[in-house]
Amino acid sequence: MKTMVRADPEEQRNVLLDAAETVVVRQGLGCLTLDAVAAEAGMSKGGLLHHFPSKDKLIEGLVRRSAADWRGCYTEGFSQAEEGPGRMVRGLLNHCLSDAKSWTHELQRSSSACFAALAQNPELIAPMREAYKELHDKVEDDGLPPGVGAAIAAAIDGLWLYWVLGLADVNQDFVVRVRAALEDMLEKSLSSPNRKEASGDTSS
Amino acid sequence: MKTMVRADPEEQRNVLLDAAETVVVRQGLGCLTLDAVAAEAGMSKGGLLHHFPSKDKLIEGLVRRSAADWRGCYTEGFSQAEEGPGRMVRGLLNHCLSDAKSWTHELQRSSSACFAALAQNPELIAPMREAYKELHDKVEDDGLPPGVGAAIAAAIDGLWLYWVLGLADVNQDFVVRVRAALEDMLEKSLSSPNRKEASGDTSS
DNA sequence: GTCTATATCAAGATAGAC
DNA sequence: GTCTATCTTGATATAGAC
Repeated sequence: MKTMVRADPEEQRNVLLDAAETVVVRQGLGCLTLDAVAAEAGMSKGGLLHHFPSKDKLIEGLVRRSAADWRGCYTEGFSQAEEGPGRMVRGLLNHCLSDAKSWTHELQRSSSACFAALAQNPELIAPMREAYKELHDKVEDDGLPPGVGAAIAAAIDGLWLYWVLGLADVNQDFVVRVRAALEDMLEKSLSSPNRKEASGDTSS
Repeated sequence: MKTMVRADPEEQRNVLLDAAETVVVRQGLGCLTLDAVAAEAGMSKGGLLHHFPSKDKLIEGLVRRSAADWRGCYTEGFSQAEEGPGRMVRGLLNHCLSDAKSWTHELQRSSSACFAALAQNPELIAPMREAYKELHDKVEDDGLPPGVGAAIAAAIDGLWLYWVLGLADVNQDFVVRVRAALEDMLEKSLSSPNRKEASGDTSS
């Protein structure tokens, strides 16, 4: 009973990162202090600073985990989508704009990292930039006319922005309508090749 | 020579708001302190606090001005666009995705307000929410099939997000490609009515 | 590895002179 | 209306006990 159940140090880091996200979602970015995070995790500030020796390191951890999650998200979407042109974009639409599964408070948590980094030290966003670079490379190489994939990806992130800033009422109907319009756009860009193709095979 | 040239108090407020935006753009959100803003404006902290009695008020002013600018932006875009279905969306595309005119550092300044509000007090975003509500109402009532207008607006704001967070290389070619794809989407949604119409007259 | 106690400092805000 | 000086608080980070 000496070491309790807190075996894995990596697990403790995740608990603390969860606590940080919870603080941001519930109390706002301005309340993301070491005290608040420690309290939320049921730990002292000293304990927190053992795992993350500075606030910069804490937020770096937040961004790294969030970027990894995002990469996992669109990678899974890609693998679940049928082969053919527009696979990455179709994976995004299926996985990010599925009804009600996403757009929960889970999504709002993921916004904590980038905004916390923006407030603390903009350079800490770097891991998220890398994740997006990979995504946009996949979208560019998706066998779609130029701009179509990027437009759809941007629209999805625009919805995300609306949601986290409350700039629009992103309810389920709204998401469904936008998704239908984007899928229509994708479909037409494939069927009516009145624009030059980018790369990949579109004749299948 | 007693009153100097500082005649208009409203003008001084704008000078201070400019200074605040400059601080954010140049030094980051974390450096948006009353000291920094006062220094940037060439004024003392006491002087600053005479015009904006608290940091909340300062950021409220930032958001209000930014929301008014944004409203002016899309309103001007609307008035310059030709009549007919999709006028608001066409106005947005012309005015927000015009080559090189926008997407300058001027755009990055406008991002300061919302993010500063997010870090200080999320409720301060309210004026921007109102501006967006008006815009989205206009987009909904634009005579387009459901979802199309919202998708295009979201894509534009997604690009904005990419730009201010550095999540993509939003260069001129990129903007031109995305704009072309969105205009293609708009055009096809008008010409091939395989989806039910929303509202407004599309038969002109 | 986690705790308490504390040092250090910066930032928001006030008071009052000019 | 603008300044200087000061108060107060709260946040990061350190030191060292357990």
